[in-house]
Amino acid sequence: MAKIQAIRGMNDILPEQTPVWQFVEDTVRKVLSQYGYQEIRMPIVEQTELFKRSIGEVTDIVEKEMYTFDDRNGDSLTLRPEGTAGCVRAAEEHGLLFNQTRRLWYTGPMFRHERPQKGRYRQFHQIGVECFGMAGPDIDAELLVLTARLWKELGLAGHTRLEINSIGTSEARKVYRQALVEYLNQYKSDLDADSQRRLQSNPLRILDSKDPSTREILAGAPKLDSYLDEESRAHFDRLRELLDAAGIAYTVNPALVRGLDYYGKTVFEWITDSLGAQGTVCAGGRYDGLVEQLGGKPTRAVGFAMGLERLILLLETLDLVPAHVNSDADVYVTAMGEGAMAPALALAEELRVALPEAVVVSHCGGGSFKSQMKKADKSGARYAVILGENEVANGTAGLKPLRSDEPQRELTWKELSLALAEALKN
RNA sequence: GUGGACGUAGCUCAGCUGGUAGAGCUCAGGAUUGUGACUCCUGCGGUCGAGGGUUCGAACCCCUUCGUCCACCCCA
Repeated sequence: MAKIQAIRGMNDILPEQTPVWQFVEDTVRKVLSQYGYQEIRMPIVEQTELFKRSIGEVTDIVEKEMYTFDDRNGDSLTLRPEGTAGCVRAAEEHGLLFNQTRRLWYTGPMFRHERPQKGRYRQFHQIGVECFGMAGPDIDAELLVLTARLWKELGLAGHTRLEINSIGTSEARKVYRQALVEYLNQYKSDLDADSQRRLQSNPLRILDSKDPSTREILAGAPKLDSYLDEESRAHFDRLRELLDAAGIAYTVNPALVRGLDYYGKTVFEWITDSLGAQGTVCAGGRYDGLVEQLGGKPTRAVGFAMGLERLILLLETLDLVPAHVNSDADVYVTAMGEGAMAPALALAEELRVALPEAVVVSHCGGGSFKSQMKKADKSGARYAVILGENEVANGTAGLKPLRSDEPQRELTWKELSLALAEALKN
């Protein structure tokens, strides 16, 4: 009989890993709150129609990557493949967008049925940020300043680079798409197979094809840049000025085209070269049309999503996880002999009250004193507290430093709390 | 969906032209009646991913299947 195991591409995050996750999540949460962003929590499942209408019927995500199933009453439901659609739905449904500005964020798992590889999983985690009701490039710039700040806080500054582009309004894009297809059709047989296919499905994506002969043909192709509408151009120019003023380095990548249908005007990606093929660590853009498209009043919007797995992979690959990010104990309380068991539990509890920041682990599960000391060492604790029948009789406990050569001391319980409070300060 | 590499102990891996499975680490115990890390000794631990085939005999050869990884595609 086959062993039951996790679904392909859906990973367990084990205790070894969770401190890094918490570090990233806590850091992001702190920065977002500094900028005045509010958390919103949405369900993981939505009506299938929501994603079809927002992401685009003909995208790969909707066509072949969604986890879609029928509810018991026959409704078609889908595990969210991204967060923006649900966020817009929730905000609109509860009147959060009417005549006001909003800065929102959320985090959680997303689901796409893709072939897993490095940095790409079927259940993956994003932190998404969405801003509503602000038309100008200032909020675009704020989002990029915010992300740059995040890299700094995570220790990733200098390990990611920013690429930006403007893809204009959907009208401008439509005209350009036509021109591009017309041009490329002249060379159709010289294009690589994937690009020939994309000629039908998503011509703009041919722009970043890696195929050499396709690239050669693209050199003479019409440029999206020259098809931009006036407003988009002005918006983009102003955004660049704001980024320059803020000291955010970027490159304009004319081939940068986001895959989801709802984007327009500003699009951007933070990319690393240290993760192989899945180097996009954060990506987003403006989507002024989406709220209306989903049945709300016209509402300007811009946002981005970060892939947590990729960020964590990057921190680990570059060995940038700070040393303090671990689940090490501070104090390990041993109990020697049956008579010490109850006092040891009581002492540990006293220490937790006296040292609210410290991790105090009680030895449980028996074993020789030697093995208790081994476990104290393994726990990463800086101090072992030793409680045997002698100490219980004397009303004392032994305090043994595990990471230095200082001698072991025998202290009363009160002295022990004070000594540990002092010792754990730095 | 397509292509390539790889599945042997909890982990990292050896295992020759086919002869019936090993090391290091981890864990437990001991050398040291109540003191971890270093050293030494002992021990626990395997349907060799699964199923079938060839063979006197398969971890090794063949077929099928499942899984993992990387890349394409796509994307966070």
